[in-house]
Amino acid sequence: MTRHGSPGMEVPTPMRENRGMQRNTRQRSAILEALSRQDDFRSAQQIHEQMRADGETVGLATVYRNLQALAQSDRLDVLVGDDGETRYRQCEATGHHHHLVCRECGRTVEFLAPELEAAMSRIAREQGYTDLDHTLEVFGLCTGCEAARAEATAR
Amino acid sequence: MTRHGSPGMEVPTPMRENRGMQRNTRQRSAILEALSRQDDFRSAQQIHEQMRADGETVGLATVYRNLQALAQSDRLDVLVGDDGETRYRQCEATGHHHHLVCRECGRTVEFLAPELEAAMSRIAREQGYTDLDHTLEVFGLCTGCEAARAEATAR
DNA sequence: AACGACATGACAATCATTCTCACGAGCAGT
DNA sequence: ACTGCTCGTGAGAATGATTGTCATGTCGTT
Repeated sequence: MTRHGSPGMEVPTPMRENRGMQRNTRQRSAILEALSRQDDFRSAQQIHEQMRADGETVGLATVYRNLQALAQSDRLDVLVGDDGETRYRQCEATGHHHHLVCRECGRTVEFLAPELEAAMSRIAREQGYTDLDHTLEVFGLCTGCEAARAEATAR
Repeated sequence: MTRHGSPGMEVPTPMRENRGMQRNTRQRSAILEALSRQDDFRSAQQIHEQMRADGETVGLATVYRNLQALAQSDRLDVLVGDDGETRYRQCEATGHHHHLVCRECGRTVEFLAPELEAAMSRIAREQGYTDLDHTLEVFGLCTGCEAARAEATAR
Protein backbone atom coordinates (compact mmCIF):
# COMPACT_ATOMS: atom_id res chain seq x y z
CA MET A 1 0.00 0.00 0.00
CA THR A 2 2.80 2.40 0.82
CA ARG A 3 4.67 3.65 -2.14
CA HIS A 4 8.18 3.52 -0.71
CA GLY A 5 11.28 2.60 -2.68
CA SER A 6 11.00 1.28 -6.22
CA PRO A 7 12.41 4.23 -8.18
CA GLY A 8 10.48 5.06 -11.32
CA MET A 9 7.34 3.49 -9.96
CA GLU A 10 4.24 5.30 -11.18
CA VAL A 11 1.19 6.01 -9.08
CA PRO A 12 -1.41 3.45 -10.16
CA THR A 13 -4.95 3.95 -11.41
CA PRO A 14 -6.80 5.09 -8.27
CA MET A 15 -5.20 8.49 -8.76
CA ARG A 16 -7.04 8.95 -12.02
CA GLU A 17 -10.28 9.56 -10.16
CA ASN A 18 -8.71 11.97 -7.73
CA ARG A 19 -7.23 14.73 -9.81
CA GLY A 20 -6.05 17.54 -7.61
CA MET A 21 -7.31 15.93 -4.44
CA GLN A 22 -4.57 13.97 -2.71
CA ARG A 23 -5.62 14.88 0.80
CA ASN A 24 -8.75 14.85 2.84
CA THR A 25 -9.46 18.14 4.49
CA ARG A 26 -12.10 19.44 6.83
CA GLN A 27 -13.13 21.97 4.19
CA ARG A 28 -13.70 19.44 1.45
CA SER A 29 -15.78 17.24 3.74
CA ALA A 30 -17.86 20.25 4.71
CA ILE A 31 -18.45 21.15 1.08
CA LEU A 32 -19.57 17.65 0.21
CA GLU A 33 -21.76 17.58 3.27
CA ALA A 34 -23.39 20.88 2.31
CA LEU A 35 -24.00 19.61 -1.21
CA SER A 36 -25.56 16.41 0.03
CA ARG A 37 -28.30 18.43 1.66
CA GLN A 38 -29.22 20.23 -1.56
CA ASP A 39 -31.42 18.98 -4.32
CA ASP A 40 -30.87 21.65 -6.95
CA PHE A 41 -27.98 23.19 -8.86
CA ARG A 42 -26.15 25.81 -6.81
CA SER A 43 -23.47 28.31 -7.67
CA ALA A 44 -20.17 28.35 -5.83
CA GLN A 45 -21.16 31.57 -4.12
CA GLN A 46 -24.50 30.19 -2.99
CA ILE A 47 -22.80 27.15 -1.54
CA HIS A 48 -20.23 29.28 0.20
CA GLU A 49 -22.93 31.52 1.63
CA GLN A 50 -24.91 28.57 2.89
CA MET A 51 -21.84 27.13 4.59
CA ARG A 52 -21.11 30.40 6.35
CA ALA A 53 -24.69 30.48 7.52
CA ASP A 54 -24.23 27.00 8.91
CA GLY A 55 -21.25 28.16 10.90
CA GLU A 56 -18.53 26.69 8.70
CA THR A 57 -15.44 28.76 8.14
CA VAL A 58 -14.31 28.21 4.60
CA GLY A 59 -12.69 30.53 2.10
CA LEU A 60 -14.50 31.33 -1.12
CA ALA A 61 -11.49 30.40 -3.22
CA THR A 62 -11.40 27.03 -1.51
CA VAL A 63 -15.02 26.42 -2.41
CA TYR A 64 -14.28 27.26 -6.04
CA ARG A 65 -11.21 25.04 -6.12
CA ASN A 66 -12.93 22.07 -4.58
CA LEU A 67 -16.05 22.28 -6.68
CA GLN A 68 -13.90 22.39 -9.75
CA ALA A 69 -11.78 19.46 -8.66
CA LEU A 70 -14.82 17.40 -7.64
CA ALA A 71 -16.47 18.10 -10.97
CA GLN A 72 -13.36 16.99 -12.83
CA SER A 73 -13.31 13.71 -10.98
CA ASP A 74 -16.98 13.21 -11.85
CA ARG A 75 -18.20 13.46 -8.31
CA LEU A 76 -20.34 16.49 -9.13
CA ASP A 77 -22.45 17.55 -12.05
CA VAL A 78 -21.99 20.92 -13.68
CA LEU A 79 -24.48 23.19 -15.36
CA VAL A 80 -23.53 26.48 -16.99
CA GLY A 81 -26.53 28.79 -16.90
CA ASP A 82 -27.57 31.24 -19.59
CA ASP A 83 -26.09 33.97 -17.44
CA GLY A 84 -22.74 32.22 -17.56
CA GLU A 85 -22.77 31.26 -13.90
CA THR A 86 -21.55 27.75 -13.16
CA ARG A 87 -23.73 25.63 -10.90
CA TYR A 88 -23.01 22.33 -9.19
CA ARG A 89 -25.04 19.42 -7.92
CA GLN A 90 -24.39 16.06 -6.32
CA CYS A 91 -26.08 13.49 -8.50
CA GLU A 92 -27.53 10.07 -7.80
CA ALA A 93 -26.69 8.60 -11.16
CA THR A 94 -23.03 7.73 -11.49
CA GLY A 95 -22.46 7.60 -15.24
CA HIS A 96 -23.52 9.80 -18.11
CA HIS A 97 -26.99 11.26 -17.71
CA HIS A 98 -29.07 14.37 -18.26
CA HIS A 99 -31.25 16.73 -16.25
CA LEU A 100 -34.77 17.99 -16.26
CA VAL A 101 -34.66 21.25 -14.36
CA CYS A 102 -37.51 23.43 -13.14
CA ARG A 103 -36.67 26.93 -14.29
CA GLU A 104 -38.64 28.37 -11.39
CA CYS A 105 -37.59 26.44 -8.30
CA GLY A 106 -34.65 24.45 -9.61
CA ARG A 107 -36.09 21.05 -8.74
CA THR A 108 -34.10 18.54 -10.76
CA VAL A 109 -34.79 15.07 -12.12
CA GLU A 110 -32.05 12.95 -13.64
CA PHE A 111 -32.73 10.81 -16.66
CA LEU A 112 -31.06 8.48 -19.08
CA ALA A 113 -32.02 8.38 -22.73
CA PRO A 114 -30.13 5.83 -24.79
CA GLU A 115 -32.32 6.53 -27.81
CA LEU A 116 -31.23 10.15 -27.70
CA GLU A 117 -27.58 9.26 -27.42
CA ALA A 118 -27.87 6.88 -30.34
CA ALA A 119 -29.72 9.37 -32.53
CA MET A 120 -27.20 12.11 -31.83
CA SER A 121 -24.28 9.81 -32.58
CA ARG A 122 -25.84 8.76 -35.83
CA ILE A 123 -26.45 12.32 -36.99
CA ALA A 124 -22.95 13.41 -36.04
CA ARG A 125 -21.33 10.46 -37.77
CA GLU A 126 -23.33 11.11 -40.92
CA GLN A 127 -21.66 14.52 -41.01
CA GLY A 128 -18.23 12.99 -40.58
CA TYR A 129 -17.69 14.10 -36.98
CA THR A 130 -15.85 11.82 -34.60
CA ASP A 131 -14.82 11.79 -30.94
CA LEU A 132 -18.25 12.98 -29.97
CA ASP A 133 -19.54 14.69 -26.90
CA HIS A 134 -22.67 16.68 -26.16
CA THR A 135 -24.62 18.82 -23.76
CA LEU A 136 -28.31 18.24 -23.25
CA GLU A 137 -30.45 19.77 -20.54
CA VAL A 138 -34.18 20.18 -20.45
CA PHE A 139 -35.94 23.03 -18.67
CA GLY A 140 -39.58 23.41 -17.74
CA LEU A 141 -42.00 24.03 -14.94
CA CYS A 142 -42.43 21.29 -12.37
CA THR A 143 -45.95 20.38 -11.23
CA GLY A 144 -45.76 22.61 -8.17
CA CYS A 145 -44.59 25.72 -9.99
CA GLU A 146 -47.04 25.13 -12.82
CA ALA A 147 -49.88 25.07 -10.28
CA ALA A 148 -48.58 28.21 -8.59
CA ARG A 149 -48.42 30.04 -11.88
CA ALA A 150 -51.91 28.94 -12.89
CA GLU A 151 -53.27 30.30 -9.64
CA ALA A 152 -51.42 33.60 -10.02
CA THR A 153 -52.79 34.02 -13.55
CA ALA A 154 -56.32 33.17 -12.51
CA ARG A 155 -56.69 35.91 -9.94
CA MET B 1 -46.93 53.42 -39.11
CA THR B 2 -46.08 56.43 -36.97
CA ARG B 3 -47.19 56.16 -33.45
CA HIS B 4 -48.44 59.71 -32.97
CA GLY B 5 -51.61 60.61 -31.12
CA SER B 6 -54.07 57.90 -30.14
CA PRO B 7 -53.43 57.84 -26.40
CA GLY B 8 -53.28 54.34 -24.95
CA MET B 9 -52.43 52.85 -28.30
CA GLU B 10 -50.04 49.93 -28.01
CA VAL B 11 -47.30 49.21 -30.49
CA PRO B 12 -48.52 46.27 -32.58
CA THR B 13 -46.89 42.93 -33.28
CA PRO B 14 -44.03 43.83 -35.65
CA MET B 15 -42.23 45.30 -32.68
CA ARG B 16 -42.06 41.92 -31.04
CA GLU B 17 -39.40 40.82 -33.49
CA ASN B 18 -37.38 43.99 -33.10
CA ARG B 19 -36.80 44.39 -29.42
CA GLY B 20 -34.34 47.18 -28.78
CA MET B 21 -33.75 47.90 -32.43
CA GLN B 22 -35.93 50.69 -33.66
CA ARG B 23 -33.38 52.24 -35.92
CA ASN B 24 -30.97 51.15 -38.59
CA THR B 25 -27.46 52.28 -37.95
CA ARG B 26 -24.21 51.98 -39.78
CA GLN B 27 -22.82 50.03 -36.85
CA ARG B 28 -25.54 47.40 -36.81
CA SER B 29 -25.23 46.85 -40.56
CA ALA B 30 -21.51 46.46 -40.17
CA ILE B 31 -21.95 43.89 -37.41
CA LEU B 32 -24.36 41.85 -39.47
CA GLU B 33 -22.09 42.12 -42.45
CA ALA B 34 -19.14 40.89 -40.43
CA LEU B 35 -21.19 37.99 -39.10
CA SER B 36 -22.32 36.99 -42.55
CA ARG B 37 -18.73 36.33 -43.49
CA GLN B 38 -18.14 33.95 -40.60
CA ASP B 39 -19.03 30.31 -40.44
CA ASP B 40 -18.34 29.58 -36.79
CA PHE B 41 -19.41 30.85 -33.38
CA ARG B 42 -17.52 33.99 -32.39
CA SER B 43 -17.36 35.94 -29.17
CA ALA B 44 -18.30 39.60 -29.02
CA GLN B 45 -14.68 40.51 -28.58
CA GLN B 46 -13.55 38.44 -31.55
CA ILE B 47 -16.17 40.07 -33.73
CA HIS B 48 -15.18 43.50 -32.52
CA GLU B 49 -11.54 42.77 -33.20
CA GLN B 50 -12.28 41.53 -36.68
CA MET B 51 -14.27 44.65 -37.47
CA ARG B 52 -11.47 46.90 -36.33
CA ALA B 53 -9.11 44.93 -38.52
CA ASP B 54 -11.47 45.49 -41.43
CA GLY B 55 -11.31 49.21 -40.85
CA GLU B 56 -14.70 49.63 -39.16
CA THR B 57 -14.91 52.02 -36.24
CA VAL B 58 -17.31 50.55 -33.73
CA GLY B 59 -17.31 50.63 -29.96
CA LEU B 60 -17.05 47.39 -28.06
CA ALA B 61 -20.14 48.17 -25.98
CA THR B 62 -22.09 48.69 -29.18
CA VAL B 63 -21.07 45.28 -30.43
CA TYR B 64 -22.22 43.70 -27.17
CA ARG B 65 -25.54 45.56 -27.22
CA ASN B 66 -26.32 44.69 -30.81
CA LEU B 67 -25.38 41.05 -30.56
CA GLN B 68 -27.62 40.76 -27.55
CA ALA B 69 -30.50 42.50 -29.23
CA LEU B 70 -30.13 40.48 -32.40
CA ALA B 71 -30.06 37.25 -30.44
CA GLN B 72 -33.22 38.23 -28.59
CA SER B 73 -35.03 38.82 -31.83
CA ASP B 74 -33.86 35.42 -33.08
CA ARG B 75 -31.65 36.78 -35.80
CA LEU B 76 -28.58 35.21 -34.26
CA ASP B 77 -27.82 31.96 -32.51
CA VAL B 78 -26.12 31.91 -29.14
CA LEU B 79 -23.78 29.38 -27.61
CA VAL B 80 -22.39 29.67 -24.10
CA GLY B 81 -19.09 27.86 -23.97
CA ASP B 82 -17.75 25.83 -21.07
CA ASP B 83 -15.56 28.78 -20.22
CA GLY B 84 -18.65 30.94 -19.86
CA GLU B 85 -17.92 33.04 -22.90
CA THR B 86 -20.91 33.82 -25.08
CA ARG B 87 -20.53 33.22 -28.79
CA TYR B 88 -22.75 34.23 -31.68
CA ARG B 89 -23.41 32.95 -35.16
CA GLN B 90 -25.67 33.83 -38.05
CA CYS B 91 -27.62 30.68 -38.90
CA GLU B 92 -29.13 29.39 -42.11
CA ALA B 93 -32.03 27.64 -40.47
CA THR B 94 -34.70 30.04 -39.33
CA GLY B 95 -36.58 28.10 -36.69
CA HIS B 96 -35.52 25.86 -33.84
CA HIS B 97 -32.44 23.79 -34.60
CA HIS B 98 -29.24 22.43 -33.10
CA HIS B 99 -25.53 22.50 -33.83
CA LEU B 100 -22.76 20.09 -34.46
CA VAL B 101 -19.58 21.97 -33.62
CA CYS B 102 -15.97 21.00 -34.22
CA ARG B 103 -14.21 21.55 -30.93
CA GLU B 104 -10.97 22.16 -32.74
CA CYS B 105 -11.72 24.54 -35.58
CA GLY B 106 -15.27 25.59 -34.79
CA ARG B 107 -16.76 24.40 -38.07
CA THR B 108 -20.49 24.16 -37.50
CA VAL B 109 -23.29 22.15 -39.04
CA GLU B 110 -26.92 22.85 -38.26
CA PHE B 111 -29.37 20.02 -37.89
CA LEU B 112 -32.96 19.31 -37.07
CA ALA B 113 -33.99 16.26 -35.13
CA PRO B 114 -37.73 15.91 -34.62
CA GLU B 115 -37.25 12.46 -33.06
CA LEU B 116 -35.07 14.03 -30.39
CA GLU B 117 -37.55 16.79 -29.69
CA ALA B 118 -40.33 14.28 -29.39
CA ALA B 119 -38.40 11.97 -27.11
CA MET B 120 -37.38 14.81 -24.81
CA SER B 121 -40.93 16.11 -24.61
CA ARG B 122 -42.22 12.68 -23.75
CA ILE B 123 -39.67 12.15 -20.98
CA ALA B 124 -40.33 15.59 -19.51
CA ARG B 125 -44.08 15.17 -19.59
CA GLU B 126 -43.81 11.81 -17.89
CA GLN B 127 -42.17 13.64 -15.00
CA GLY B 128 -44.93 16.24 -14.89
CA TYR B 129 -42.92 19.08 -16.36
CA THR B 130 -44.63 21.59 -18.66
CA ASP B 131 -43.71 24.67 -20.68
CA LEU B 132 -40.63 22.91 -21.94
CA ASP B 133 -37.44 24.18 -23.41
CA HIS B 134 -34.01 22.66 -23.88
CA THR B 135 -30.42 23.12 -24.88
CA LEU B 136 -28.72 20.56 -27.07
CA GLU B 137 -25.39 20.95 -28.76
CA VAL B 138 -23.08 18.26 -30.06
CA PHE B 139 -19.31 18.60 -30.15
CA GLY B 140 -16.74 16.52 -31.99
CA LEU B 141 -13.90 16.61 -34.46
CA CYS B 142 -14.71 17.38 -38.06
CA THR B 143 -13.12 15.31 -40.82
CA GLY B 144 -10.33 17.81 -41.38
CA CYS B 145 -9.29 18.09 -37.75
CA GLU B 146 -9.58 14.35 -37.23
CA ALA B 147 -7.16 13.83 -40.10
CA ALA B 148 -4.79 16.45 -38.73
CA ARG B 149 -4.80 14.82 -35.34
CA ALA B 150 -4.21 11.37 -36.76
CA GLU B 151 -1.18 12.63 -38.61
CA ALA B 152 0.20 14.38 -35.55
CA THR B 153 -0.18 11.20 -33.50
CA ALA B 154 1.42 9.06 -36.18
CA ARG B 155 4.74 10.88 -36.26
C1' DA C 1 -33.97 72.42 -41.62
C1' DA C 2 -35.47 71.32 -36.92
C1' DC C 3 -36.65 68.13 -33.43
C1' DG C 4 -37.00 64.32 -30.25
C1' DA C 5 -35.95 59.72 -29.22
C1' DC C 6 -32.97 56.23 -29.58
C1' DA C 7 -28.08 54.66 -30.46
C1' DT C 8 -23.31 55.18 -29.85
C1' DG C 9 -18.67 55.45 -27.63
C1' DA C 10 -15.35 56.05 -23.99
C1' DC C 11 -14.75 54.73 -19.63
C1' DA C 12 -16.09 53.33 -15.12
C1' DA C 13 -18.26 49.73 -12.60
C1' DT C 14 -19.68 45.03 -11.67
C1' DC C 15 -19.40 40.28 -11.00
C1' DA C 16 -17.81 35.62 -11.25
C1' DT C 17 -13.76 33.34 -11.26
C1' DT C 18 -8.70 32.73 -10.94
C1' DC C 19 -4.12 33.97 -9.26
C1' DT C 20 -0.62 34.82 -5.67
C1' DC C 21 1.79 33.67 -1.87
C1' DA C 22 2.49 33.22 3.03
C1' DC C 23 0.81 30.15 6.37
C1' DG C 24 -1.45 25.81 8.17
C1' DA C 25 -2.25 21.04 8.28
C1' DG C 26 -2.56 15.88 6.10
C1' DC C 27 0.01 11.92 5.83
C1' DA C 28 4.16 8.82 5.33
C1' DG C 29 8.05 7.39 7.46
C1' DT C 30 10.57 7.41 11.83
C1' DA D 1 4.01 11.22 19.14
C1' DC D 2 7.71 13.83 16.07
C1' DT D 3 9.41 15.61 11.68
C1' DG D 4 9.27 16.97 7.15
C1' DC D 5 7.65 17.22 2.78
C1' DT D 6 4.00 18.79 0.33
C1' DC D 7 -0.33 20.07 -0.78
C1' DG D 8 -4.40 22.76 0.66
C1' DT D 9 -6.10 26.92 2.49
C1' DG D 10 -7.32 31.85 3.02
C1' DA D 11 -7.23 36.82 2.18
C1' DG D 12 -6.88 39.88 -1.03
C1' DA D 13 -5.36 41.31 -5.52
C1' DA D 14 -5.90 40.51 -10.35
C1' DT D 15 -8.27 39.16 -14.43
C1' DG D 16 -11.59 39.20 -17.99
C1' DA D 17 -16.10 39.30 -19.87
C1' DT D 18 -19.99 41.93 -19.64
C1' DT D 19 -22.97 45.87 -18.25
C1' DG D 20 -23.90 50.66 -16.61
C1' DT D 21 -23.35 55.77 -17.20
C1' DC D 22 -23.90 59.76 -19.57
C1' DA D 23 -22.59 63.23 -22.83
C1' DT D 24 -22.81 63.41 -27.68
C1' DG D 25 -24.21 61.77 -32.36
C1' DT D 26 -27.58 60.66 -35.77
C1' DC D 27 -31.96 58.32 -37.60
C1' DG D 28 -36.53 59.08 -39.07
C1' DT D 29 -40.08 62.05 -38.85
C1' DT D 30 -42.39 66.71 -38.99
